[in-house]
Amino acid sequence: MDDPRWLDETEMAAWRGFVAATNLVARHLERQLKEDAGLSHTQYEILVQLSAAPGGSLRMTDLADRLITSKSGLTYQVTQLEKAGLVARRSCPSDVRGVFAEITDQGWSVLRAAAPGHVAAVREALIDVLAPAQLAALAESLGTVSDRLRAADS
Amino acid sequence: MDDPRWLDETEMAAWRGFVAATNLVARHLERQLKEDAGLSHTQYEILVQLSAAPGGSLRMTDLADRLITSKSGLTYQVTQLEKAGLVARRSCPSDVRGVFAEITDQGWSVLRAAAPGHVAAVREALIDVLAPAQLAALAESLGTVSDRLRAADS
DNA sequence: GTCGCAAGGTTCAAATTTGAACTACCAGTC
DNA sequence: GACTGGTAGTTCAAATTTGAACCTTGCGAC
Repeated sequence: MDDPRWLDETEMAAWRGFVAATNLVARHLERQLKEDAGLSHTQYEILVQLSAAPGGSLRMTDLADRLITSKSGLTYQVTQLEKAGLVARRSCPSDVRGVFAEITDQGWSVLRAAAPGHVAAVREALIDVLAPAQLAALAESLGTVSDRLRAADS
Repeated sequence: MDDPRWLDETEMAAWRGFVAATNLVARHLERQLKEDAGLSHTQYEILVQLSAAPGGSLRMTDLADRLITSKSGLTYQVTQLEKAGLVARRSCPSDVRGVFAEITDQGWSVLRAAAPGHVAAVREALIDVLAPAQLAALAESLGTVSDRLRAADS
């Protein structure tokens, strides 16, 4: 801490770009989803994760890990989605403590309706802005970053 | 919307990586700053922006633009920082409506104390994980993304 | 001049997020 | 079989965030 290695120009540019892009993209998507589908990005991600899981359901903890939010935050959002009828809770046969969140038919409908607009927004904000080579490099770099941080957390 | 161009494998990897890296890095920094300096990342960023501005002060609106948060959110955080003595509000001579936020001496102290740990965390999460070429590519790509989104917003 | 309208900040209520208890329950040990 | 530590989810209060409504005040058109 006494003699930190400050960031050089490129490093600073990468960091500034990361922070700015992060916030701008998040805001862009949040607004699009809210306006067009009435969902927050978090809620949309919950539906996506469930829809991709076998049986359309996941344990709460698994879901929290994939979403990278706190357990209590997930409890809250799943409750909201349950009230809206997009998700249902089911108890886990093998572990009484366990709870499955399962996407409902209505959840599927909402997700299918929301997906095209969401994908378009993702393209507009990130994908279509970059050349294919840039995109591949981005995927690899950010994959590395994610893997490292996930490993560090455990 | 009727026939959306879905994401191919690379595009999906880039997007998933972006979302995951975004959340993981944010969480990593948030925790480090809170633990070591008692600041949220937003508050830290406010101090950084002010410290980099001429006279250590910025108009509220300018500051909000740089931070990419809502105006009301900024009002709240500046009030918090003001209570803590790290920032002061000053009225703008040329425009009665205007308000400057200015970093105080104590704000400088806190920022100087927090910076090394923050930089170390940034290195750990993002910078030192990537090769220089990757970093340069990342900086350029994310810079492009940010510029486009900023332009689109205005 | 003054009218109309946009800009700068704040305020307010509502929604969300977080971490720290807290309740149950599983699993391995003695 | 009871004890220990750890896991799964929820609940709770506190902090934060957001958008809309709201005052003032600047400014250009007429």
